[in-house]
Amino acid sequence: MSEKKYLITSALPYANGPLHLGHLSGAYLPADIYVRYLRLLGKDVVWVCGSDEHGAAITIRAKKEGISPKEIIDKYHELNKSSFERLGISFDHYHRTSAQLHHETAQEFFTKLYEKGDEFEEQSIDQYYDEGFDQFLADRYIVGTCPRCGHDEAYGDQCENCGSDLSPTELINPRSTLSGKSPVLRTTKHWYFKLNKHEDWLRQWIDEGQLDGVQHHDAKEWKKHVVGQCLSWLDNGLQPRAITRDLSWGIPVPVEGGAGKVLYVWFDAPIGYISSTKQWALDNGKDWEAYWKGDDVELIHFIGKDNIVFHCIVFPAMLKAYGDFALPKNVPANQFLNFEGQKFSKSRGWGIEQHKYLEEFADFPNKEDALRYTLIRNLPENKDSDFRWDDFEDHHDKELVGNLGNFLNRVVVLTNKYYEGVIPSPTNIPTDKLAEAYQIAQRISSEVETFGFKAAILSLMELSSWGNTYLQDVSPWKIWKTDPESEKIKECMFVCAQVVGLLSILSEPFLPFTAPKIRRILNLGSTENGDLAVVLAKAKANEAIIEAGHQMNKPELLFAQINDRKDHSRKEIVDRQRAKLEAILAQEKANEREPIKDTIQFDDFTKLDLRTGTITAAEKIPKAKKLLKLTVDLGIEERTVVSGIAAFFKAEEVVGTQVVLVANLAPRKLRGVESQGMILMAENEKGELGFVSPQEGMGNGFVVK
RNA sequence: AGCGAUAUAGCUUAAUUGGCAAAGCACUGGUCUCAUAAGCCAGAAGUUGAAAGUUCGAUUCUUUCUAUCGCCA
Repeated sequence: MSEKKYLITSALPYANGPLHLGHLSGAYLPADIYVRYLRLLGKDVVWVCGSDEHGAAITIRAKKEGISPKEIIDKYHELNKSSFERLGISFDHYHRTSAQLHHETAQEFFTKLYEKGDEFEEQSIDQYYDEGFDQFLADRYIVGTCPRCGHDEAYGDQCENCGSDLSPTELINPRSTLSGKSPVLRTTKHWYFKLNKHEDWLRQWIDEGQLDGVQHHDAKEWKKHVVGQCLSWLDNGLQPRAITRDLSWGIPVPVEGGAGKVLYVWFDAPIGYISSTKQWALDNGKDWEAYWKGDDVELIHFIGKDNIVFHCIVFPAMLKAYGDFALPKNVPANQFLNFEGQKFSKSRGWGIEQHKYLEEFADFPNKEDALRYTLIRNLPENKDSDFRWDDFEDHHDKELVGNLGNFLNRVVVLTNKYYEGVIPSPTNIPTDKLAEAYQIAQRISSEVETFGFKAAILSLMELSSWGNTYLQDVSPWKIWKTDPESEKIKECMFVCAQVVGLLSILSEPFLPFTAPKIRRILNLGSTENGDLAVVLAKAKANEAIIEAGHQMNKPELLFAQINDRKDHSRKEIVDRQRAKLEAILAQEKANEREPIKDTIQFDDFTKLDLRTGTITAAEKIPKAKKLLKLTVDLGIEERTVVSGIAAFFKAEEVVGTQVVLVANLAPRKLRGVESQGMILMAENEKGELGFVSPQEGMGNGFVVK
């Protein structure tokens, strides 16, 4: 058996918009950690991804914007590709499904299944067609009146009012969401992939990890939500799935009768993993099939939870139907990331996109790893999680600066101070201490291997925290005062050097921008593929990672605190993000104003006698939380007014304020004080009050009209 | 509506097959001075979403709810 080959895929992003942090933390950042780790171990690994560029959504958007589909995909392919690169997402190849190679690959795949004879079936169906837009309509693009509950905005597949499942032909008065017109029924023929045929082996494969009577993977290692959802699908029974569409944008159906039809985007997209691998192999003089076929292939799909059935049922069935292909060993699907407690929403502007982050944090030092760290710390591995700027600040300052950065700095400063930067050679190496640190390193390794990235990065912090505690326990600076030649200092600094050495390589998968800086400070040279295998072997044998006598460089800071007492620039960058969100919320609230009341006649208005006035005295009314007793000068007379503004204004603040008074309001006793009029106030969405005041200098007692 | 997953300290999360419910942050107190107002020590903090059941024993198993997200779409 040859060496194991790792083929890692990340969900192909749909090229009709920019990706946000939620996407990043779902399928790309975890994969990046895993792949970087495998590379460091010297494994034969290839990681492929690319833009998914077909489908009706892109053509519809193009039509609405009056540009070509190609303009859209070109724009977002480039944008997403470069954002990934700038955040250190280290794909081996980022392909695109509009590429000729992909078209050929997908067509060949389709043809092969077609020629097998019993994988596909043809069905003619009546489908709604939008004559204005010249295209068949997917169920979701048709709305009409629900035949069950009468709701008039029911979709072609479901009524969201009563929840019943519908088919488009059931809708009363159907209309196209594209043109708004009534669609017409047309008969069309499509090819269906007979998924139902594959039900039995899929169940055994998912439930027990057995494939063709052989143990393929350990089913218990798959995430619960992944297995659960697949079994639920299988329990409901699989149905043949349409894999073609009537569209002009996409991959032409390459068999007789396929004119004017394209492959359904969900059929063609996962084949993109294959074509991406092919392109990578061409560019690098490799054999793509070695990574897709054979017993020694370890295929892992990184995806979000919305893609589970496609990667665990549909695509495996396609691969098995084709023959020869390896099936995924695991599909560690992540759940979703929320943003400050709410779902990412492009239309609301809620959340932050990758390229926006890079733009807006341009002046933030080590912005890539600062972001990566918080996202990893908070990955939605088993349930939805939340990105918060408070966490971003805390994790950055407390963990990256205070723990990791600070420990490195302490070690480098002390080593430079005591030994001119040369790692000392103690007579006796404290192997028990080394073993403690090495144990944490081994744990990080096994956590990454089991896709526990959140646990792994916490263990990484535990390693530097262990170093901080150890340094504190020995306190070499105390010993130094009386005995600078002490063996204890040498031992301590030797052990600490090993710990920072570990950190310089173990941090690389998580913090690829920081790790090289640590290496440079330690004068270690950049890491090469396979280095981690050597380090872990040494750790296992309890040997030194950096030899005594090694010369390190001068100290340098890795991270700059956000909450810096002198330099507020980083805090301001983060605070701007918070302000943006508050503005969105305020705007949304503001849009929810009270409706305008019923129309009144002019005579109704003239019944009011509104007068300008000035508050000349104010006192709080005892035992009343909200009430102030005010004296208002109306020029011709003085009024006593009781006003419920004490929650917002102190008595002494309001004296001198110019106000408008309803002067002919019938007097009323409040808390035993007669109130002779009412001061006009405006109330905002938070229930806060503000005076409605005449322009400065307006005298008292004049009529407001 | 159905199915799946999730719900644990103020917050974010742990807890191998049922066996004393952990950790980080935040908070409180103490302490060190090598270090970026960093570090270290200690403390307080819980009706494990609700209710019932099985069990000597339930965060864990069963049932019924509730909430959130996803799938079906």
